Amino acid sequence: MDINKYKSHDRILVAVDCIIFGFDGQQLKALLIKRGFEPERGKWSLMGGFVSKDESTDEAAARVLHQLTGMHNIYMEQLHCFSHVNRDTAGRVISVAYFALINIADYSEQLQLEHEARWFPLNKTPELVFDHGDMVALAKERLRQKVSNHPIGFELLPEKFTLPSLQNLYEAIYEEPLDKRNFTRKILSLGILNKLDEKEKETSRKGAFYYIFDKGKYSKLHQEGVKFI
Amino acid sequence: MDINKYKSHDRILVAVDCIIFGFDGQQLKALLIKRGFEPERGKWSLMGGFVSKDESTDEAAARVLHQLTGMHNIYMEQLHCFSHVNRDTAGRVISVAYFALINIADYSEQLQLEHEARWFPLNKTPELVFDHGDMVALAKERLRQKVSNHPIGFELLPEKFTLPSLQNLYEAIYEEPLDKRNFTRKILSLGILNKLDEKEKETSRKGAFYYIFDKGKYSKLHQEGVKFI
DNA sequence: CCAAAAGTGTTAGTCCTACACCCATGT
DNA sequence: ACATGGGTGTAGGACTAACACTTTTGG
Repeated sequence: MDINKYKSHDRILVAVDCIIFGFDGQQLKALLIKRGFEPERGKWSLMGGFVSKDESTDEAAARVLHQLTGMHNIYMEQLHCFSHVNRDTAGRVISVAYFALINIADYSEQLQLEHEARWFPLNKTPELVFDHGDMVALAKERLRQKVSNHPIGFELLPEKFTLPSLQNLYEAIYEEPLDKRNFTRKILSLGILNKLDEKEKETSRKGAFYYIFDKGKYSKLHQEGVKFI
Repeated sequence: MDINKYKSHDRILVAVDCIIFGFDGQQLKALLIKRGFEPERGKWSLMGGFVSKDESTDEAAARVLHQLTGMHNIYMEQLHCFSHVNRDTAGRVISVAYFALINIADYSEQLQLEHEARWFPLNKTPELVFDHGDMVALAKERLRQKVSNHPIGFELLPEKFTLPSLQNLYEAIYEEPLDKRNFTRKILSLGILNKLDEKEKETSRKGAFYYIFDKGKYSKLHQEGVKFI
């Protein structure tokens, strides 16, 4: 390594910030934390961290996600690099935003307390520090777009889920109601779901059948993409 | 500004690299330069530059594009942040890649010589330094995706263009032939083109009518997006 | 027996795709 | 007159969108 070649150039602090989406069966939510350090201590913020010189931004984002959730192998995607000169009031920091999808039920209450984290419905997010509000808005848009061509919605659900809950998820993402019959037909026609014999009976008297997805076909569509919903 | 708050963290060199697309009427091309400095001097590379502490990455990319082309207000979009620890052999550099669309005819021969730049057909690009090959591949994919929902293809064409040349462009981007009648019908149905009385007679005896696009409707679709081709 | 959510088909309209011939012109 | 690329319409199939009633079961 010969960093001397570049030594006349500015070196800049680089951070990652994570928009963590979750779904509680009804609403799409984002996990936010109360900032524990200056500047802007005590304000709501995305979970983030600085990128060290021996890790990539992907690695930094995975590290930050692990810190906050205790989970590994979280579905995560780079969103955008935010770099306006004065975006951070305490100095020049470039931030690479990532969005992540987790099953809200897997998220540890324990860590939630430690980090003073809270799930906010996406239409009721508090004011956020810096440009984090822009990040959330962009992530929402990107999720909508992504979900229409790739079956990543399942990342937000538990292993076993019902068709009505899957439909609720899509309605929450698109922020518009979908037709139950059309939805069911389209999803099932993709052939990535396996019906179980078991019913979920919490939310209705009749009960709704559980489904799981077929790993093989799922991951194929995952890569290739299809017109989804 | 109180940078002290963050002083214990690593500061990193940040660069931008630009994938500059052009279209010569037949082929989709990328503008590449012979690297004029170490490391990897003399190898083919994307045009890039370091981000200084008082500019955003967008500003840096626009600056770099201007340096190479002499043009202002180039259509440009952030692609992805590339950050693998060893991506640059001479030190830790994070690079934010941008793709840009220009009308190849506007590009100054003069600057081409100064920078030892050359247009390469996209399927015949030479080996590139570092991860620039990945950047080009990703940009190609992103262009294809973007162009299917947004009328940005026109950025690659001169003000007056013919329907056959527009079709050639789309065929070059998608790397597959399109049906002439279906293409014409779909494009014209968007109502963003105005037919001129004038014909282009270089490429055929009969001559093809020139079109220009209707700024108003064009920019509306530009923002909103539509199913395009 | 009633309330509440689950499950299930059909039809009309729209959009997409495939396909072939005549036209205008320069040589 | 002919070679070259430009311009134009139609029909079948696929997909989408709109729509309402029956089933199950806990209380």
